[in-house]
Amino acid sequence: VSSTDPDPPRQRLSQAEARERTRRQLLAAAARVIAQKGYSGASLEEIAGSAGYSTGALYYHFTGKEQLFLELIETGWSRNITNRVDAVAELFESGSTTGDDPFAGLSRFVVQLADREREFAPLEAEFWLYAVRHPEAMGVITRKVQEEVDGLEPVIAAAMERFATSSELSPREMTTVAVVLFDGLVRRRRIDPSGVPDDLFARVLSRLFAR
Amino acid sequence: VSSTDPDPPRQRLSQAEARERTRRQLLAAAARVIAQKGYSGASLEEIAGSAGYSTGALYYHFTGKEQLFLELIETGWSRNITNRVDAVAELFESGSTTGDDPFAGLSRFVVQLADREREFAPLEAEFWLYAVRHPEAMGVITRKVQEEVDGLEPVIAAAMERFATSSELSPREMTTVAVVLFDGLVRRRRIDPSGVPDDLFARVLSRLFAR
DNA sequence: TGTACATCAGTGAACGCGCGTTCACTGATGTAC
DNA sequence: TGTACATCAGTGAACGCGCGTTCACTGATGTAC
Repeated sequence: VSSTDPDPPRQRLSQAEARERTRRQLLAAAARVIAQKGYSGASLEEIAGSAGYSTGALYYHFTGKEQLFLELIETGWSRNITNRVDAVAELFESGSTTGDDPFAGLSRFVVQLADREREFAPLEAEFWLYAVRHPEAMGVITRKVQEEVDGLEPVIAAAMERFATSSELSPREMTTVAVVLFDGLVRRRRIDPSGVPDDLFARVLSRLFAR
Repeated sequence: VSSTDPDPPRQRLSQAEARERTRRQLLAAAARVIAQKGYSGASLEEIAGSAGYSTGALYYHFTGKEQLFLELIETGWSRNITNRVDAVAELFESGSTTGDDPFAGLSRFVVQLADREREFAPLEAEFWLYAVRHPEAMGVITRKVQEEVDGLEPVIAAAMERFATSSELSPREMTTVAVVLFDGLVRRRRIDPSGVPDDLFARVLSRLFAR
C-alpha cells in the first residue's frame, strides 16, 4: 500500500511507539478539556473519552489527575514556548532582510493568538493559579517563564541593538516587559476586543524600542 | 456603655442591618476561600463556616454557588477598582504638589500588591477564567475592566499633558497599556520575584510618558 | 516458521467520598391592638 | 406597656449525584526455544 504519509518508515507501530502515541493523545485531550472547563471542572472520564480511551488508560500512563496536570504544564507549556520563541525570532530575522516592520508582525501575532488560539490563555491562567496555590509546583512554573525569557532575550537584545534603543531597561527587563504586555493584551482582547486595536502592541513596542 | 466606635448611632442593629452585615460577611468569606482554593475548589460549607454561619445561610442570601460568585465579581471587583483608581489619582495629585516622581509611587504600589495583597491577583484570574467559559457572564467582566479604564483615563490624560508626552497612543490606549502592564507585573512577580525589580514598572512608565 | 508462555496496554464496572442543594424546624425580631 | 401572632434570619441533617481512584479481567504484542 502506498502510504500518503511522507515520513514514517513502517506502517505498523511498535508497542512502545503506540504507547507514546496514546500518551501524547491523552495529554492533548487534557489540554483541550482543561482549557474549556478548568482543572477542577474537567473530569478524567471526559478527558479520556475525548482522546478515545477509557479512564483506566489515564491511570496506566499517569499516577493520577494531579500528575497528569503537572505533566501537561511541563510538556504543553514547553511546546508553546518553543513555538512563540521561534515565531518571534523569525519575524525579526525576516524583517531585517526585507525591511518590514517586525513590530507590526508581532502585533498581528497578538491578534491571531487572542482570536484563534482560544485555549492558550486559559491554560496559562490555569497553570498560574495552580502555582500560586501549590508552592511545591511553583518551581516548575517559575522555570517555564524563565525559559521563555531566556529564549527571547537574545532576539530582543539584537533588536535593541539594531534600533539603537536607548533605554533604562536591560535587554532581560525589556524582554520581561514585552512578554508581560503580550500576554496581558491577549487576555484583555478576549474580554474587550474594541479596547485593544490590532496595532496597539506594535505602537507600544516601537515606543519602547525607540532610540 | 461608652462605645469605642465613633460612627454607629445605635448599638443594637435592626433586623435589616444585621442581614446586610451577614451578607457582607458571607461575600468577604467567599473572596477569601475562593482566592485560596478557586471557584470549583471552594466548598460552600467552608465559605459559610469561615464566616461563622451554616450553609443554609448562603441559600437564604443567594440562589446558589454561581450567583454568589457573580455577586462577588460585581461588588468585590468594584471595591478593588475604586481603591486602585483612588490610590493612583492621589499619587499623581500629591506628586504634582510635592514634586515627587509619581511613577516611583506606582512602582511601590505594584510591589506592595504583589507581596502583600495575596488574594487580589488570584481572584482576578478566577473572574477572567469564569468569563471566557461563560459567555453570558462576559458582559459583567467587560463592564468591570472598562469601568477601571474609565476611572483611570482622566488621571493618565492629565499626566500625559503634564509630562508633555508625545505618544502614538491615545490617553485611553495608554491607560489600557498601563493597567495591563500593572496586572501582568504583579502576577509575574508572584512566580519570579527576581525578574521584576521594585522599580521596573517606574522605569517602563517614565519611558512611555517621555516627551 | 511455529508454538507456548509472559508481559503489555489498555477496559469498564464498582466503590466511596465530598459537595451543592433542599427542607422541616426554631429562636429572635417586628407588628397590630 | 403588655400580649398574640406573623414574619424573618438563619440552622443543620439528609439526599443524590458526579467524580477520582481501584481492580479483576482481556486481547494483542513480544520473547524463548
